[in-house]
This record gives sequence, structure tokens and C-alpha cells, in this order.
Amino acid sequence: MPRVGLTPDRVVDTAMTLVDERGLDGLTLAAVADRCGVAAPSLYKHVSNLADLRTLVGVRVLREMADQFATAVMGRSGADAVATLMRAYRGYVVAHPARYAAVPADPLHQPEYAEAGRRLLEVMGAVLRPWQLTGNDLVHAMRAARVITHGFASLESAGGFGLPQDLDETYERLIHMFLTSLTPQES
Amino acid sequence: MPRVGLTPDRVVDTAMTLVDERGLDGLTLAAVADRCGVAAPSLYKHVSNLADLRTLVGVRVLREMADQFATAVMGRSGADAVATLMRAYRGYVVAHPARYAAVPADPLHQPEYAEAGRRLLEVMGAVLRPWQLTGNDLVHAMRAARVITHGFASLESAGGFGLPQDLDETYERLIHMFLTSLTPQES
DNA sequence: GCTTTAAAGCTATGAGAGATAGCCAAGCGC
DNA sequence: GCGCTTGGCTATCTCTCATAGCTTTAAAGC
Repeated sequence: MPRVGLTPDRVVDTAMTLVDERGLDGLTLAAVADRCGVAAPSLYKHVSNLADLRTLVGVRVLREMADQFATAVMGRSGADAVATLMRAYRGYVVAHPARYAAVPADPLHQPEYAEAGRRLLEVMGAVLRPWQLTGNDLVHAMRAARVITHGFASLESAGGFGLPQDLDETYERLIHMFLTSLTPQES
Repeated sequence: MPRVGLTPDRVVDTAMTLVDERGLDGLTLAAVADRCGVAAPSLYKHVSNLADLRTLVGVRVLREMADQFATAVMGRSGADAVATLMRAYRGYVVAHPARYAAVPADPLHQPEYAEAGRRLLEVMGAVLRPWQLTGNDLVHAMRAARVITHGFASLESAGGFGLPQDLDETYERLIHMFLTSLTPQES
């Protein structure tokens, strides 16, 4: 039988499209194997198991998010940068709702995710720098931003809001709420 | 074989304790049947299937939440009532992290959950009444409250915050942030 | 108090998931 | 051209949920 030339990266690629198409629960080894034109056990030559594949997908998503957010805030600062970052967060989740569900809530606690998670955190930290928050205030501010972005994004991606109408407005109000909660020492 | 006297409610009862002990993924028909002292297929006499059981658990949880929140805010009003409700929300999730994961993000869109979901929404609406918000402002305010409570609770229950220390402080700041975002027409 | 009958158990069985063992061939390095 | 690593495969196991169909319990009705 001719080799199809699979690699871990290619497996993750098809896993990503499968997640997009069928949701996170649709990510099964049988489906991935089928999509790759290969029998299911062959996948184990490239990926340890399903949990491993899911982790690889999650890490890929987290990196994708960090990259997009970093470029989005580039050249911006102050309230503009914060708002842009928060909009970019929501934008990613709207564009890839199923992918977002693949990243765990506690990336920093899992070694595989830690690096990507830290990068994402650094973007938030950089954007908040103009406020010169002290250690404790900074922690609370970053947590607040995370609660708002994750809370809104997870609800929106799960269809948690009754009507899609005015969702932009709701999010803008949340951004404003967060910005005014920072000490009004805007850049 | 003597009958063990199962009912749908008793099945859901043991399902709830299983969710508490093993998490939402630990809820399997085999485990429930074992716990009930019955063979797995016997459960189908009381519950349509696993999805149905999961729904029943979710509805039970949502009702539990609505009940607890309603009694928590009883006799309170204004900012005190809002803060109490938000603290009760977090309190439930801290007490039963796995149960919280059983309720879907869009309860109002699923007929089985609709009634319990509406009750929970009514509590929030009642608590916001002193602010006399207009239709649009009310919608945005309730969404903001939901984003904050759900965002924080889901992150906390998933171990999403690095250190548990100061989490109370973070949440109190978020409550304050929300309250000050309402027009300062406090009761 | 006996008969009927709906309901609540059971065993047997199947489909489909993940996972492992072990075989075989492709194709690269020497 | 030879050998060995590597990436495929089939066969098989276990554990899910799920269904079919049988048996027995126990309550309702005469």
C-alpha cells in the first residue's frame, strides 16, 4: 500500500477542519483517519491517542489566538489597544466557535499549553502597561478582562444569548465598563 | 428478582451524586445502573437514553440554582440584592463545580430547560428593578451580569485562575464594576 | 382471594468508539 | 542492492450506548 505521507502536523490540520465542521465532539479518530485516507490505527504512529490529539488541537488554537491578538494590537496603545484586544478575542471566537471550545480554561496549569497561554497573557499585560498598575491591581485587572472576554465569548459561541441583535452594543458596553474600572489614568 | 423501586427521580438523584463525584464525563449509564443496584438496560424503563438523563440532571441543577438564588435575595434590594445574587451564583458553582457544567449555555432555547431558565432570569430582572432600566438598557445590564457571573464561575470551577488567593477580592471588584456601570440611581 | 395485566426487571446481542498487538511493505541510507 | 526504520495494515479487545424480547413482580379488578 502506498504511503500517504502523514505527519503529526497534517493530522492536526485535518483535526482542525473536523472540529470546525462537526464541533469538538465530532473529533473522533475514525473521522480523522477517514479524512486522511488511512485506517484508524495508523494514526497512532503520529499521535499518542485521542486525548493527545485534542491537546495538540487546543495548543494550535491557543497559538493562533495569541498571534492574531498580538498583530491586532500592534501600533495601538491605551484604551484603544485594550478595546482592540477584546474585540479581537471576540472576533476569533465568532469566526471559529468550535475551535474555542478546544482550549481548556486553565492553560497555564498544563505544561503543553503553558507557553501559548503565557504568550496570550503577555499580550494582555503589555496592553495594560500604560495604567502602571501595581502587582495586585494588575492581577485583578487581568482577571477582570479575562472574565469578561471569556464569559462573553463562551456564551456567544454557545448561542447563549437570546437574540443576536445588539450583541455588538452589549460587548462595547462591557469593554467600556472594564476601561472605566481601571484607574482613569489613561494614556 | 425483587424490584428495587426505581423512578426517574431516583435515577436522576444517583446521577447527581455521580456527577458530583466523578464529574460530568463520569456520568455513564453503567455507573448509574451499578449505583442503583440494577442492570444497565433497566434504566431505559425510566429514562429514554443518556442524553435524556443528562438533560434531566441539567434541569434539576438549573432549578436548584434558581431556588437558592431566589431565597438568597429575599428581603434585600438595590445594590445589596444584586451583590447577594452574584455571590450566590458563585457560591453554588464553588459548592458544586461539576453540576454547573451540566447546564447548557442556552437554556432558554431548549424547551426542557426553558421554564427553569426563565425563573433564573426573573430573579435577575427583579433584582434590577430599582434602577428602572428601559427595555434596551435592561437587556444589556442583564447580559453584562450574566457575562460576569458565568465567566467568573466557569473559570473558577475549571481551575482557570492561577492562584486561588484573592479570588474573593477579584469577584467583589467585578461586582462593584457592574454596579457602578448601572446608572447611579441606586435604591 | 384469584386472575389479569402493565410495568420493571433480566439476558443476549449489536454497533461504534478508543486502543493494542503484531504483521508487512515502502523507501531511505549505506 | 541490502537492510532497517517507519508507516501503513488487519485482527482483536474493551467499554460505551442502545435495542429486542423474555420473565416476573405486584397491583387492580372482579
